[in-house]
Amino acid sequence: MNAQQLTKNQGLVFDVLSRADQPMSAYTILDKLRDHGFRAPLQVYRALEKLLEFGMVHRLESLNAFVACAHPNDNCCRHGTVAFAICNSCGHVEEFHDHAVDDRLDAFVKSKRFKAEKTTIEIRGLCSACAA
Amino acid sequence: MNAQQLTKNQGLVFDVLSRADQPMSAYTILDKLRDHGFRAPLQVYRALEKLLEFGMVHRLESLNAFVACAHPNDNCCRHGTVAFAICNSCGHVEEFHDHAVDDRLDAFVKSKRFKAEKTTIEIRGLCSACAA
DNA sequence: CAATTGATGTAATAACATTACATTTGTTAT
DNA sequence: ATAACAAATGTAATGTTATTACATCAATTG
Repeated sequence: MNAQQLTKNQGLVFDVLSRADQPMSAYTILDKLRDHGFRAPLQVYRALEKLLEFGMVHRLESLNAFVACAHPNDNCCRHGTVAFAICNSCGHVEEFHDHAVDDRLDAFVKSKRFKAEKTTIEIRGLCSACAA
Repeated sequence: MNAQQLTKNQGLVFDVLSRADQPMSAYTILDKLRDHGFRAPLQVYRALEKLLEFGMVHRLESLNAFVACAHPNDNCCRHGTVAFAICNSCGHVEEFHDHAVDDRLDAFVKSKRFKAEKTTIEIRGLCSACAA
């Protein structure tokens, strides 16, 4: 159920993100793809839009940047909220899932009759290497 | 321990945010304050920076916008993570705190020896009124 | 093969945020 | 009071992120 068939631009953008060891902004991706014919931001944003839809890429709201999903083969990605620990120093991102957190937030929104569509959880700080 | 003494610009920005029934972008705030002599974005950003520091205002990362703290008199604001339920339709924001969620995220980052500095939790969706 | 749909290319512009530098105001020490 | 310092402000320019508008191209289908 994985291995989405990607178009040329989607494939290029996904490759760049997969190889990166840090989140990348749309414009950084654009620069990396100039050699492959990319000329305008929209080419990147359109590919990202689809990749986000496919669950292959995540957007980090606190960074205005994007990362390839760390668990692309894990269905969990699609059934729970994704949370991120983001190092402010080296940019390393740890992606995780916690159903207890999900349940707790769920309980809250249900109590408010709020209909959740998308949840963002991002922890900014220092990774073990950088904090040492 | 509340009632921070604000400067003129800080006070103006805080007033605008307090009266608003929705999050506001820095540029929207700027427009509201033209009559009071505001001319440049930096005047707003500088005031916001201090207000964020004082815990009187929150930044919504998924919206690039700002809201006055809903619980200014509650010390809880300063000792736990603030979470938001944001209506995509009417813009209403529900601010809440949940120590169980905090503890759970804490446990995760501790297990990774990650040193958390700031945590963002934002639930986008539809409020009870708009979902009906 | 016409019609539709999805993807792409390109330019322009909008929206959000920061850097740099000059000036003013407020506070503290003497 | 005033010198010295720190904090806040004013202004312009620029940098960064994201979208709108419009034209073209490619794949699919009736």
